[in-house]
Amino acid sequence: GIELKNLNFDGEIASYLLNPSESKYDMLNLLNQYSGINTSGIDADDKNGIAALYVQKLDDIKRNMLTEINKHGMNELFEKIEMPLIEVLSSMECLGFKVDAQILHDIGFELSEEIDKLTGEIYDIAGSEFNINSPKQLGVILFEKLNLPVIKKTKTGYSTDAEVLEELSDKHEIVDKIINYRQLVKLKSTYTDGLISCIGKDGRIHSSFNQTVTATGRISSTEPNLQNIPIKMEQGRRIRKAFVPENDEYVIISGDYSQIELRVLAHISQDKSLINSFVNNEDIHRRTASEVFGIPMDEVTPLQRSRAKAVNFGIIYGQSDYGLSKELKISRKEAKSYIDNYFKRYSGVKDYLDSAILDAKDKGYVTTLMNRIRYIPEINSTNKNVKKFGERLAMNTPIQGSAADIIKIAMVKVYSRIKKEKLKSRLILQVHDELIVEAYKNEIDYMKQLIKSEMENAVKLSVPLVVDINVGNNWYEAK
DNA sequence: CAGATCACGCACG
DNA sequence: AACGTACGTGATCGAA
Repeated sequence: GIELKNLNFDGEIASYLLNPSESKYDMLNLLNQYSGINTSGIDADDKNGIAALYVQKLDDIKRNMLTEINKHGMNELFEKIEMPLIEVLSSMECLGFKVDAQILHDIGFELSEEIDKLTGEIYDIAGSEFNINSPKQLGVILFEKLNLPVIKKTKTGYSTDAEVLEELSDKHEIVDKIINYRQLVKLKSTYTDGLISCIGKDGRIHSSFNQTVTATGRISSTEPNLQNIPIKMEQGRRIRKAFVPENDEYVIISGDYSQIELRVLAHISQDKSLINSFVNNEDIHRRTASEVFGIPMDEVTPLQRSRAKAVNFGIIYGQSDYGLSKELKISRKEAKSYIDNYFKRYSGVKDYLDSAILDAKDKGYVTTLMNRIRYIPEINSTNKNVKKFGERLAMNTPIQGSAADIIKIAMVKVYSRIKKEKLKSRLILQVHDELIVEAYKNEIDYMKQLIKSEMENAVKLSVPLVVDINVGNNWYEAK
């Protein structure tokens, strides 16, 4: 029942665009940075006084911010994307996502039984009771009582993370049970119990979508986070069966971008081979394997394809040979040869990544497709690790940020068409490369087309954008 | 011995 | 040592 009107300037968002790495965009900060007045004498606790001064200086603040936004070519990003997105996110928050509490209770009950059983077995094997949830106590059991080899340490003691446990799994029968226990407890505490406690009186979960949190331009979701609901493992994926439409007049439609970050990389790097791959609609990881391993496409083995997939992901993150070797459990030398071969075959990508680092050094920041900026002060650090980190940020941010620009454009377009055409379907969630619509059954075919076309045509790149559409009676089925 | 904060571990793209 | 997030639990510090 709330309508947002006359949204044309938001100081928090303008300030976020001018520096997305700030942690706060409160009125005192904005006064300090953009009003031109000296704020050193202002009492930070005097909220009323600050608000009054902010309103008084709003014209100056607004003018100064818009001048800066203009200088960076972010007018369109601000006016046509971020400002209109406020209403879209607000609508998504108000609508929420209907959740079947019974399903979550059932899964939770099942998890409890398995957790209890595992707890007993772990105590038996360990020969004593301890808090399995405490990495400190677990470390004592594994590395002092059972004398398992220490794989790595944290700054406070033994590391017991999944990677360590996996390495220890054939050394002692307790380890697989710990791994399993961890997974089940995560599902129970965060997803069954956690989500149940968030269900509103209307039977729906109303997450908050924050527009000024991430340094890259993505949105984030809190209380609860609906952008990290399990999907990778079947056991967790079942949580998605609890995310349902309002009633049997609706279904869930999901539209997800296929390989959006690699497509963005192809576009901004203008690498001939990568563009060609996407234009010809090739299996991108198979093509990469073929190039990196120097073999025909049809001779690529599943192992080679999976390694090439890791190379493709690694490229986007600025991964080192060491990182890739660890990821693939291969020698550093072999990992280096993969990366070297990749850059020989995709030299446009290499040139682009180098130029991103130079940009960050020259200008102090990097930019996305829509001219979104992110300052990279780390790149000038005298600390080698910090500097390397800055270089990875410089390589990754334009890719991740441009993908964020694109899906935001799609969201504004999908939302405004639904509104203009008075459709009963509604946009309820975004998960970085995916939009989720609660669609009215009579509108299913129309909405599938609408979502696909608005997402695929959000921007025009040198490669096609491809969106996969799925429909189901819950989020699990819409895959 | 309250409640905030850190440390760890791990869910997603 | 591979980018971006959120959050639950235990441990720790040290309020009133």
